[in-house]
Amino acid sequence: MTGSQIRRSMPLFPIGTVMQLTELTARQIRYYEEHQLISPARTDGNRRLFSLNDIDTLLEIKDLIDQGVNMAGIKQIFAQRVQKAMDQDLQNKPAIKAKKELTNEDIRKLLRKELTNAGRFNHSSLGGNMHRFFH
DNA sequence: CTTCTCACA
DNA sequence: TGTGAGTA
Repeated sequence: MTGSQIRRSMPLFPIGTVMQLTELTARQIRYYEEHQLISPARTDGNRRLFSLNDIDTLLEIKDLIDQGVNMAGIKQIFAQRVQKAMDQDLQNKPAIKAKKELTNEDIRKLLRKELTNAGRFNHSSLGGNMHRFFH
């Protein structure tokens, strides 16, 4: 039950492979890392190694980009997801486990779960503000 | 050859 | 975001 998760978070491929799988440029991939949307491991000579989780997070980001959502919007959506994930976590783990802190992996898992569900409705993350910007 | 960081005639 | 420079 944890083995698969370990595998999904295992650092495997270099940026070149990720570029082909996601159709994102190296520039973009690094940029999203700067904005903490992904956290690739590093190896040898400081080279990035992405996990399967990184890959599909990137694919989700790609979808959002293709739908016209900008970085600010994506960051908002993810932040919103993290928030909901944390709230949900607090509900499932009341006082007894209240001491437990969420690890980055926990957040990434919850993040993916949320993305899968909410990936349906139209996300104009900036909501009505988006209209103002283009008004 | 691939990837990295940094910077912008 | 692109892209070229100079490395590792």
